[in-house]
Amino acid sequence: MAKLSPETLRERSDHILDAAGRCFARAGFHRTTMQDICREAEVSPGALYIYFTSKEALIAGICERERAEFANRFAQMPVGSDLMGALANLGRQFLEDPLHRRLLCVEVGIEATRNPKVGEIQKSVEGFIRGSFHDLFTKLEAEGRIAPTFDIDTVVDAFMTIADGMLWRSAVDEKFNGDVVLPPLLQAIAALLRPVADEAKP
Amino acid sequence: MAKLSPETLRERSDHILDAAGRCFARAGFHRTTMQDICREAEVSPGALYIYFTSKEALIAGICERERAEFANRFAQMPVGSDLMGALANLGRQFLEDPLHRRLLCVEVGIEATRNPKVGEIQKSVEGFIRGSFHDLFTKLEAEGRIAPTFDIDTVVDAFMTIADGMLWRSAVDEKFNGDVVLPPLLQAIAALLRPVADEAKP
DNA sequence: CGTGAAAAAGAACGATCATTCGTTTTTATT
DNA sequence: AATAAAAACGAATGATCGTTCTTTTTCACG
Repeated sequence: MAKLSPETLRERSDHILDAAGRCFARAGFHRTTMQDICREAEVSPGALYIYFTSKEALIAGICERERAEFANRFAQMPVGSDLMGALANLGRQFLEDPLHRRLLCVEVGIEATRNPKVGEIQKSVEGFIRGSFHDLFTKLEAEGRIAPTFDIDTVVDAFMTIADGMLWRSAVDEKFNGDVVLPPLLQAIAALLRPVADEAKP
Repeated sequence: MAKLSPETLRERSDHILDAAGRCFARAGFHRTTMQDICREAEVSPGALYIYFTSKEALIAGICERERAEFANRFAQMPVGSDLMGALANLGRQFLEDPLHRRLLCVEVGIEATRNPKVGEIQKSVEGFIRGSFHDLFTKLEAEGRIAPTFDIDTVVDAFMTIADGMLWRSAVDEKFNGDVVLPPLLQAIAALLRPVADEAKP
């Protein structure tokens, strides 16, 4: 006989995941203890283990959620008439959310190289993001709005390298200032995509 | 009464550091045990603790050594007549050394946000690298060999962001291929530095 | 060689951690 | 309200890890 409504169950599970996310970002996956997470979530070990069967499951849960949110944000990227403006907005959007989330992305990226389960999830995130940009750039090239020197696959590779660089630096360098690096990076990306002259305001 | 010559002492300490580096790159700082390192170095815990007083000291030792090697390579960067070619070589050089070293760089970068001692070392590495490029770009601008749109500080920031992106991706993405992304990234960097037309062969 | 101190070994210790389990509390249903 | 099962609690457990300590080995010097 079920006791808690599915919504409540989901709510508590999310609550624990939030707490775990904060702890993981603060100390890394392998230096946060289950007690840390219990304290942060104000929940007993016994309760925690009802929602997540192990620390591994908690890590995987965090990754899954990151994937969902990533996918969401990318999916609704406004592909307006001003490409570089849209990319600038997207970049700003990422740099605006809390440091702890960006640290978590980096943490997940590293964990993915060592934990097969996380690796799978990460690979699917990567695939989604890469696919989104690939489709976008392909469409833009077909429409004659960009004229890149390299083929789209290569352009996407380079673009994602620059984006990851920004993510990494924003998470790791305390002196990082998005307002300063974003303009030159957009200039560099523009050299990659080569938007055609009348792209800005058609 | 000293028993082992300073060279032997240094040799053994380096040997342990090598082993620790491999372990740390493989499993991360906090998932490698002292026993792992002992096994890899073929040394007993008792012996290890003669050379390094704690796991922390071992981590710090790894960072220090990374710093020294980084500094070395950057210091002897050939600033020939072909700037973009020199940068391409530098990039290739980094992508050529073993994955385990690049993973270690990433690991150190994250650890630096959480471990004050490592943070200090990392900050000094960063400062050195940034300084090297700042000096180089400043000189090149004064000589009229580059004409960047942004001021040198900003250009260095953006440049290092792209470089870090490459380091990160090369360490974390198993499908990463330096030969593919290097050319477009150099194109992007060229848009940042804007080398003057006759830079290539004067 | 013999010696004494440094170096290495590796079993053992104490602390910490993930996880479990017996008990108590909560809550949807009667 | 009464109840029965789910949910939560938190002390206990067993495993693991960093570190220490006692013993053995190695080695420069007499």
